[in-house]
Amino acid sequence: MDDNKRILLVEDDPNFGIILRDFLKMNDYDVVLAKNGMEGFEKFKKHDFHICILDVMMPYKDGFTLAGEIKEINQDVPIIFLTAKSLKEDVLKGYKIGADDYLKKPFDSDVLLYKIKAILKRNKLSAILDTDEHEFKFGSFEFNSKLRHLKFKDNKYVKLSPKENMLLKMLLLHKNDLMPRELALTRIWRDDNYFTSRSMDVYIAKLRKQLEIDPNVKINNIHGEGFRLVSD
Amino acid sequence: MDDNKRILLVEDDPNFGIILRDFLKMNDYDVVLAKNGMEGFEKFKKHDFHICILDVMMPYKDGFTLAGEIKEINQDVPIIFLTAKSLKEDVLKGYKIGADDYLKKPFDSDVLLYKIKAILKRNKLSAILDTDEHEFKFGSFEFNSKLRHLKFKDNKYVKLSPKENMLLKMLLLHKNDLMPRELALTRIWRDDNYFTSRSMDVYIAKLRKQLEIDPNVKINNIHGEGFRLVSD
DNA sequence: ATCATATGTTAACGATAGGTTAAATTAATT
DNA sequence: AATTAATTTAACCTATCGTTAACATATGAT
Repeated sequence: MDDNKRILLVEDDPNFGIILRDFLKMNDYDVVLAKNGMEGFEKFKKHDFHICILDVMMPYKDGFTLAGEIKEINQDVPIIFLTAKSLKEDVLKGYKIGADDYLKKPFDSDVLLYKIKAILKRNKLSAILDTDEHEFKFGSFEFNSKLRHLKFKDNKYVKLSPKENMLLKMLLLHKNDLMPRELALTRIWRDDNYFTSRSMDVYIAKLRKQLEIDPNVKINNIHGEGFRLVSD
Repeated sequence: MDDNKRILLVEDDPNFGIILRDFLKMNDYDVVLAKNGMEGFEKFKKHDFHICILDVMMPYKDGFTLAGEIKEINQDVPIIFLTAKSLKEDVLKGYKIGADDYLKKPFDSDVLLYKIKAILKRNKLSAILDTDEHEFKFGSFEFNSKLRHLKFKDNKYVKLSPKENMLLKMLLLHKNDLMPRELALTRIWRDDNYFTSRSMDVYIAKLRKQLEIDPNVKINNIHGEGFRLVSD
């Protein structure tokens, strides 16, 4: 029914809070405004939110503390911190808690909108990655990442190994876009060093061999950055 | 939201400071004027500013020192220095601290306005680029700085190296305006000496070669100052 | 005009990342 | 325990990248 994304906004400055709330509402978000950490936490428990925007500096309960409590209930809600000071320790602290992004006050309202959109998009990706959605079509291939089956047109399917499978899936989640090296290494190999990196290159070669039947599908390297699977 | 951008102006000459403040106010900026470094820092801590304009030569606390303190609190506030002498060491020192631009006294007030606008626009762009799409259009080119792809009309894209990529991006953030040599050197090469400077010239030549297909796009040198990419 | 300095340009080199195959190792099955 | 599958490591090769050298030209100061 209501496909608007729901935002929890916690901001202690009432003027700024209301202005920001109205601005977000104008842009088709459903916004619940809380004016301190306590109230923010209560409202978070009552509703489901797609994203939380928290001011860092608030009396009684600061944004970091609130974020910690929120993450205890739901690890996956993306959080954007609003911060006047952008001290390095603060940024680090925020990322440890699980911040998805930072915005230094004063910020441009368009930038906030962009960041919200980017985060929601990103989150959709990782939701797919964690749950199912294991059927992919690309070029003339059909790929089932649950069964680890890769099929070209009417050929019989080929069975992929677990690592081949995860890597292909990761590439497809970033289809036509950069899949950063470091992402695959931390997510699939759970370590980022010279050897895991070379291992990954070996798997890229294996996948390329599987995909070479289809001239419209390519895995391109972006030197120093990662790989990119291109297909129509 | 609140449309007016807020400027912190720190200038020890009271006459000039007031004139400049009123001029900026007439141009729809909210200006807070401080008459020395100490006062400037206090006011910076109290309010959120979109941009700081600092006189370099002030008694007790000079503009550089103040800039350093400001950057410790908020690394991302753009800073414009006003300077009578424009010694090379001073310019370098400023860029290392994180200056966004320089203005030699006496200066044309319209130039200052133009620079303020350019900086705000640039800052907004790069904030967006941190998360979202990295797409630029100029002349008949399309440039994707995330994939490091440069495309001319319907041609196949050309791959850019990391340094080519960063340099082109920096030129585009200053499109039709001066991109100071020292800025690219401190930000991209992270060092400013004879060799890095020559290296940069080599990369300018490489970019020129890539861009020569389009007669409407040029990278011009401004002797002793830097480069300017002109288009449209 | 002269000179020092800044810039334009090309080529070559060394360093590092990536492509690929095969052998070695480890894990999974039987 | 034996066999097979999966993954890692090694080895060798190619591509890419950035720096530096070398030489040419342009610019601005004197």
